[in-house]
Amino acid sequence: MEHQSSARVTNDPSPAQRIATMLALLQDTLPVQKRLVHAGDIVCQVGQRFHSLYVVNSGLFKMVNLSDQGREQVVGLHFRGDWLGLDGIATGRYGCDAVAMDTGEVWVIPYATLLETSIRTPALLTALHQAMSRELARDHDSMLSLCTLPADARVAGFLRYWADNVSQRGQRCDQITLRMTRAEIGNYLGMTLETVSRALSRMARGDVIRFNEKGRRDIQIPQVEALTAFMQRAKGPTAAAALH
Amino acid sequence: MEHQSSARVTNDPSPAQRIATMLALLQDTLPVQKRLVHAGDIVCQVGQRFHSLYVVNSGLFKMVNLSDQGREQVVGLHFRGDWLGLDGIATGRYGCDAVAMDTGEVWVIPYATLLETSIRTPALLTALHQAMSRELARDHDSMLSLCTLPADARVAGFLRYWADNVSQRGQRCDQITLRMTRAEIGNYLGMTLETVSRALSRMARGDVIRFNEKGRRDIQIPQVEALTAFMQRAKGPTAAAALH
DNA sequence: CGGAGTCTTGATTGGGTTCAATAGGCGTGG
DNA sequence: CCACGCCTATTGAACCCAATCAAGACTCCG
Repeated sequence: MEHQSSARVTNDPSPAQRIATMLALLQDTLPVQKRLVHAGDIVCQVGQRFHSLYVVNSGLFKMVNLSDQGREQVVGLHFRGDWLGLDGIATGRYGCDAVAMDTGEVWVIPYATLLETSIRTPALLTALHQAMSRELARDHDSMLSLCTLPADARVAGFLRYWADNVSQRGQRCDQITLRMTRAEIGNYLGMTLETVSRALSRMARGDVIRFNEKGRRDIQIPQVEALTAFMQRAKGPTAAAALH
Repeated sequence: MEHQSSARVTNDPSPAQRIATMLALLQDTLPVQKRLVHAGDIVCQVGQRFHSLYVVNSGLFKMVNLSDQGREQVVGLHFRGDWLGLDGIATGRYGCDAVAMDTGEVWVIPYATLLETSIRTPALLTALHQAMSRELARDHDSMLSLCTLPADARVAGFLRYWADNVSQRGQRCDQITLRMTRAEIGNYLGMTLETVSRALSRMARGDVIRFNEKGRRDIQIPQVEALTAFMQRAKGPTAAAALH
């Protein structure tokens, strides 16, 4: 009796398919204003009044949380099809900076307009809810990594996450280009840039990854399974109290 | 508290007010089924088909993320007025276990029903969106803590978080009762139970908190500001690569 | 070329885990 | 009632992973 009842609560074509469909939907039903950005540009800023959500059409974005004492923390990375600014809905002000890490394009979606239009086109709501829900799940995975994995495994997990995102969007993933410095990666993963560097070196030494000549940001991943194996291997005795 | 104009997307009466209003709204517009739970009961389980969301009317709940290798991670705590099961919307299956940590009551909100009803009562959507958005912001704060604060400061931050939640819901917060073991707290904060214990002992020694005789889970907080001060003090040189 | 930013690698230190032992709270049953 | 076992919490001592400090090498660009 658990079979695929009434409305499609879930339909899962390929992720690439899902994203393309969603972007088409937005374009067809809303007057989307497009905004071109370059590396370093800030899409929306913490504290700013919340009016619009942003959907990534291309490029790569990081969400940066600023603590009261001025510490910055990268709390998320976003690719094509992701939504930005979601944490502004509750308080009426954005909770993070959204910073472009590369040339790209975001679509500006006024929240009020979205709500109005969604009465006629409920699929818009589904898209929004899925975006928020997916980000929640992703955040929970991040916490799991931060709390239970040692540094090497976290870095390996990060590469796999990146590769997954790239391949889900229909591109080859055996060859990825990190558009982040070691410092940014380290910040995101809760470790220092030196530790990131060492972890990558160890992986390269074990042939889990390969650096491209010229520029240590291009990384070949011969087989993604090797990354997973490396994670397990590195996952020895590490922190975080066990429950029960 | 920053006093602001009233006409806007978000209206913020006191948090207690907001929660009461939301619960009343749900009760008036939806056929809410109520479910009584006791400590240890599982409200919804990872992998289960997603149909309903749950709203906490009373009690305390933890969200537990199960990794593929069987490691469990507490990724969130939820009080009265919070929603459970939000991470199931995207995939059609719940992403976490929601476990009751005390006697309480949740209201079952079928997602499909919520969407239908929200056409007539848009405020329902606002409530849902705010709940999701608030959880996103909270998750980001957690990541900030996990990545940038040393153990002592994280524990202090946890107590302040708990006290804030309690006081926002209209109860006194100078006397809180943690309904979690040291192991659960440690798991949530990404450290071992011994470290939690030591941090609490240090705070007690500095008179930032006081243990109630009988049972080290009852904690007095003479002044919340002292907690904040303790956080700063403990926040010396700690991890997480700086950006720029 | 020179300088700034980035990355790698080594040596050392330290915060937090791990291991281990003790003590307190609480329910059960004699 | 106390004895017993179980769970939880505290505290100490030793160890270890990752941070810190410190060079040095590489890339890019004016």
